[in-house]
Amino acid sequence: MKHRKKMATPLASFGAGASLGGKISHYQGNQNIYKEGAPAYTLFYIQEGGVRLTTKSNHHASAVTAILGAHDFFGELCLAGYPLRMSTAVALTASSIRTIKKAKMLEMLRKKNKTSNSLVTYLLSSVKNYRDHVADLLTSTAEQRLARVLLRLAHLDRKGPAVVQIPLLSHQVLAEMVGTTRSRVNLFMNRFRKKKFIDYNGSLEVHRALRRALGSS
Amino acid sequence: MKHRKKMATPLASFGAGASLGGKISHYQGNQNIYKEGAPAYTLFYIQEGGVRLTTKSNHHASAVTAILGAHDFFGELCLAGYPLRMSTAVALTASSIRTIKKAKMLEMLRKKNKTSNSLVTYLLSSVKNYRDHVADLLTSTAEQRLARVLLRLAHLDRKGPAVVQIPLLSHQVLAEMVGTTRSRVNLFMNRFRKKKFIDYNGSLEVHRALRRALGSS
DNA sequence: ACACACCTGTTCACTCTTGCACAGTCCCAT
DNA sequence: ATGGGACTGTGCAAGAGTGAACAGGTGTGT
Repeated sequence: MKHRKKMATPLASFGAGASLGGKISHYQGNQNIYKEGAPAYTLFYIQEGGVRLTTKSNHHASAVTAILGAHDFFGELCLAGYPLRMSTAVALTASSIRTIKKAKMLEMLRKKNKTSNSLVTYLLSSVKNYRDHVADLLTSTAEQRLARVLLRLAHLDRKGPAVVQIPLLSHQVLAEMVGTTRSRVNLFMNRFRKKKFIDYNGSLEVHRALRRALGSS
Repeated sequence: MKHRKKMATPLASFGAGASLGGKISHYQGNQNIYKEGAPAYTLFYIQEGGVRLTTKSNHHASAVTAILGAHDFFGELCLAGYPLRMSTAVALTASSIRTIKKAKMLEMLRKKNKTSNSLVTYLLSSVKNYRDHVADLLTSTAEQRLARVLLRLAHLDRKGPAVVQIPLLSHQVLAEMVGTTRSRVNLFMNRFRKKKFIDYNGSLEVHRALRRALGSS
């Protein structure tokens, strides 16, 4: 891990995102940011907090397609010419989110090479994350996937070292993130609680021990 | 669909990919292109043909994380500084694939804005595809997912209008694409065959009717 | 206080899925 | 031609998941 500079990360990143311009808005947990089907003239950059994206499937079911945290973009698809939102964005917790106009962003991409490179970097790591997610969905059980989702949520709020608080998420929403049913989520949550992987009355604490639900089973 | 020019697709695309430079190599069906863990100094652009990417999960299971066709990139993650291949790439059919050196690509990204914009466009649509894929995995049954994979494979070779040939893929590999077991794949394949959604002796023909396995069920 | 909506906890019958096992087929190399 | 290897076709018992139901908790608004 020494000599990091020699590793020469090929492309830059956005750091705190101040170079992006745009206004910062504040959202509360569970507050809607945009809805699937709405016209899309802007994209967003998360300064602080977390966001989930959900997509309505053709049927009555909906799925959570992303769990995003600080320094992530969302709504970026409008840059590629999609005129409408492809998913619904909801704040996970209290969040500060930068809103950037699509036209301005396109202008920046044409002018500044730095911005463009940073976006490429972000998108590449985003693609990697999605691949990992897909691999996970294809090979893990629902219980393992739930454990991963909880750990993911815990990371977003990494303040305490071992324990993190998560309120606000109903079992129903967790089920949509994991790809199973509410009763299954309930079963696993209680199982985790019995094993002391999580603690759980009112608001949720995720312990490091939850990682054990992945490796060995 | 008229007045396409007014729609102003915000960023360009690579078209035939000739501007990318690099040499074109030819691969046969099932031929290995690179393996997970190998050092990564190059990325690839598919001129013609198809490729699948598979990732070894922590356990004994492996998963197919992408099914790619003409005008897709792969191995791009090295641009973001990953020194090793994150997945294994295997040709699906006879394919012509352009190999581009990472250093050259980075240079192009710094110099030419057009290249950079095209890559951004590609990555954005790639992200959209992954989101759709994730939504699909979270909400569809194994049978529907298999139908989608077969249709996807058929599209890659779109030559005949209604019918497409696919050889070369064992039920085991299909199972890794779909996220289920071989015996399940076998069951569904035979079910599809009975319903005349596919035809199937030696090499495989996918009919349009297979789409019915998705909508209504 | 009341109805109402929303959440958790729990149960249950039914269905889907897994992981195995074994037989049959084809092709290849010895 | 014979055996090995890789593939398909099939069956089956054990396990996992689904969808629906119902009870109890908490809060909100009237």
